[in-house]
Amino acid sequence: MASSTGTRDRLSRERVLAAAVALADASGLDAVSMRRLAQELGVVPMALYKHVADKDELLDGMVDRVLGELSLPELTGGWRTAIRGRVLEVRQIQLRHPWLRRVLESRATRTPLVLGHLDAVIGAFRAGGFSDALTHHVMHAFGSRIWGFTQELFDDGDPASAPSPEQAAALAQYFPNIAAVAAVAGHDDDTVVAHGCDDQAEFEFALDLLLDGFARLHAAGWVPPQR
Amino acid sequence: MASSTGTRDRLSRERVLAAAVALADASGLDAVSMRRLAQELGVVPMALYKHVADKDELLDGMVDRVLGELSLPELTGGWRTAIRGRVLEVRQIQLRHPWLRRVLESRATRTPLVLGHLDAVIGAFRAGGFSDALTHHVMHAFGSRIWGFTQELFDDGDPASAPSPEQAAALAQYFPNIAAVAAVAGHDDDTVVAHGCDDQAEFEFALDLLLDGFARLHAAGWVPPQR
DNA sequence: ACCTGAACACCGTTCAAGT
DNA sequence: ACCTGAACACCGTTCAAGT
Repeated sequence: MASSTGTRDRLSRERVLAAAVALADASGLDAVSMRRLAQELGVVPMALYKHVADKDELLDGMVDRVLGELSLPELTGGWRTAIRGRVLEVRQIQLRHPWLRRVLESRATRTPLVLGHLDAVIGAFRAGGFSDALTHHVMHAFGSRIWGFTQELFDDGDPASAPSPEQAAALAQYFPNIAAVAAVAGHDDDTVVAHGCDDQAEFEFALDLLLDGFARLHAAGWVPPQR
Repeated sequence: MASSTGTRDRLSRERVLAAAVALADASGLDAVSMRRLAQELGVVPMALYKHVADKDELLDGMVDRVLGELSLPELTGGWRTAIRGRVLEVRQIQLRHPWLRRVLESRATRTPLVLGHLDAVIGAFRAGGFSDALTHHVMHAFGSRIWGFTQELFDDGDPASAPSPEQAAALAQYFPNIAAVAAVAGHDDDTVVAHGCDDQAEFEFALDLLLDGFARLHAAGWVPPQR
């Protein structure tokens, strides 16, 4: 009572970002508008602009806040162990904060912790003896998987989007290959069209396939093509 | 003159979609709002809703319109040639319509031509003797690269976003690995931080690395892990 | 120094009316 | 059948004012 008399908790960058992350976790990224966030904090929209320059800076701040859950780069165990572990660690963050994916995809985020993760992975390749040229190439081949997600081909992550039996039948008629391959998905909660495919095993399969390729090129002494 | 008296060209779904694609090509995806598009067509916003149900359907229509530039699946030359050629063909579309990437990424588009492309690639794997289980796995490993783009790690595609010398120096200090590897990028228009890396050679490198991995698993008679 | 109120220039979309 | 006008419920952000 005493402290609430006109002295409602002061706003701060920390409070704003924490509320934004909580709002995105609870209600999805689309719910994170400056106006809605302000309302959540019991404040007028313009009050936020004293703590973040604009909405882009808010999103950047949210990214760095959740990437702060990352541990420091491991220096033991060789490049492959280090990179594999680190990417799977980012994946855990991704699973806790599903909105992270869209934020990283939609904008060219270059915040300190984003650059820090890239630098750590690049550093692990170089420490493992990869040439700078090969490192550059494998980083491109790594692509967005360095952030712990694969592109969902059929599934938008919403269980409610599973097709109806009629839709599934129509799909099987016009796209027999999709239907056949989707049917073999080995997941417990599967429907006719693959759903929830981006599980841990699937992600690790793709990750290891890439890492195998990188190891092979490295072992073969890959050099950039002449021109 | 005569025909313009009260009989301005009738709107149609085709005209709406063509204008939307042209607007996105010319001014970027953010310029494509229902209101702006209507203005471009000399019509009131609500007139569009007779031809597309809502904005999502407009975006789907735009996707299918540009994917219509794809040729039919090749049936000669083996799975690898077929898939490689088809993905590089999608990449050409992507280069002509840079907004396509964001539309495919941001939404779970499942239009006929999107499904048709997936079905064609899956069909090529199966025709090449891949088991359904392996096909399912490699499709996930393929990820968004099946749409002809790689995630840009540093570059948002805007030449104006190249860092200033001060920024580059700061980056080199805090992120030495990024700076070292970015510096070796073999592109003509390079700056200190890699820019324009997603060129044809880089894309084909990543694509071939994946295809190599797929071929190796297939040749080794890969079977799903027991559990 | 920090928060507020009113306003500006936008969005997508509904609903009732015009021709 | 097709287009219009006005309105609703939102956006991000600027600017001048309050305390």
